[in-house]
Amino acid sequence: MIDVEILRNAPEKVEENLARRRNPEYLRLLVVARENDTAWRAALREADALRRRRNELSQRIAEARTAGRATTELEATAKAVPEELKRVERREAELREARDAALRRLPNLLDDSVPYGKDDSDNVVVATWGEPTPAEEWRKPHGEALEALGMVEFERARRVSGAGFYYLRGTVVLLDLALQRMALDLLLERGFEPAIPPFLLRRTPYEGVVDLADFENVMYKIDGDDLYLIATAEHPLAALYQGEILDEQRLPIRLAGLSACFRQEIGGHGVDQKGIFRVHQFTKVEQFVYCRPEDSSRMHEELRANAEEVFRRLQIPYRVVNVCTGDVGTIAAKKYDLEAWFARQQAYREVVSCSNCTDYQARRLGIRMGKAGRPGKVVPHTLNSTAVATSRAVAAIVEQYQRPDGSVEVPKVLRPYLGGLDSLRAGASPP
RNA sequence: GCUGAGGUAGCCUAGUCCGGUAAGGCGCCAGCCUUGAGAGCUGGUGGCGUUCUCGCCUCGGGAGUUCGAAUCUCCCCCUCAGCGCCA
Repeated sequence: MIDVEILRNAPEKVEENLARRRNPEYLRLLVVARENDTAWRAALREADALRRRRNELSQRIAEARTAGRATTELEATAKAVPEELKRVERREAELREARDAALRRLPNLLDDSVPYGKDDSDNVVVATWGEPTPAEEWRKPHGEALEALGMVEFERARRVSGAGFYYLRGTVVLLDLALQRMALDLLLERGFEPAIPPFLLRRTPYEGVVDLADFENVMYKIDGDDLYLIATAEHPLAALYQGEILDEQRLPIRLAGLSACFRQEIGGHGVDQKGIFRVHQFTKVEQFVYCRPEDSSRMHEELRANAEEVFRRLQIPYRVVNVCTGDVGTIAAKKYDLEAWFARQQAYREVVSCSNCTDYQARRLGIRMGKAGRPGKVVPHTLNSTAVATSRAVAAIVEQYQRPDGSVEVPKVLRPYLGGLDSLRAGASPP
């Protein structure tokens, strides 16, 4: 949620910023929010004046009673106040709700460095690492390669859970765990605290962290309970301090979340995305940071550097893009995607999303920073970034490290986590 | 799931039966004192609106009764404890 103060003090800046998103609806919402805010403030003043009058009158009645004087006349005067107050209060509440509803639907303000564009084809490459591996006849798509090794089951999973689910079997499970542990160890080296969050969240905290449309398109709801399966550890980690005041001295708070992630993600199942690239359930190690507003740009680069380091250690070529205005989404002020090279597809594909959400999530969640019981509190910034989503990382590894005989070499950095195992082979039982 | 007890400011607690406009402690901030620290003493402490230093709000949330609600009535939410079930 955007700070209403900015709307009041610099509406032209907000308008300019929103205009970059090329969605006239946002400009309309901005007008609605501003108009309702102005009207609300007038209504509030009116209601305050009435309450003042009511308080004064009842005070006088109380005093008269104590003094033993008659109060009938005073009471008659006082009786008129609550009726009018009720009317004004109703209007005040309506205006405030209208303002907040508009405000909640407005996206975050974009950072100046976000490139202008209509969709992901306009994202700007800001870094590349490694040489894209050349195409080879024998290279199979990762899903097929894993099936041939007997390490993934799609058909049986479809039968019991539906399309988009899978069983991992055999050594690839250990590879998956190795990726989690490797990413976690990297983050521990860099001062993160590991965290396993709840995998289900109530609606109220959830509304603080995602775009409202996500409830329809992305999240699974538990029937009969006010609970949603988390789409990423980012969500419970952001909600962790809901309604709290963070001690400034303790910032930044760096968390390394480990969780299963569940996504409905209606549509978008192209040929390239067969296998385990786009699925309803996967495991992810997530970086999450709470920091002071002035530190968030620097933290954003730090998170990006950590994510890059994961793929450097895996020796998988990648590039980083600065996600453009049309693709950045409503929550982030700025977003980098890290796209790994998929050797069979001969294409860079998204494996990491690294966002600076500034104060947008924290304000919605009622998180502030400063001294408890002291004035002058401000809203901290939150950031999140994938460290590794194992499904996509496994997919990238299988495409990159595949050999002509169908076996898959284990990246050197992961071997210590696999008892020294150097390749995935058909029929090879786990060590 | 059943039964019971609770939800008061950053935290802890009083007030609730019997309606009169949130008391106290801790913490924190400032000042005094001190070589310094601590202790002690004094004052302060949240949010919104105003910029007229004044008003309003804040007792889990909402509705109602009333001139007036933390307090009475109704609805809802959440937490804890015991029991039950359980990896």
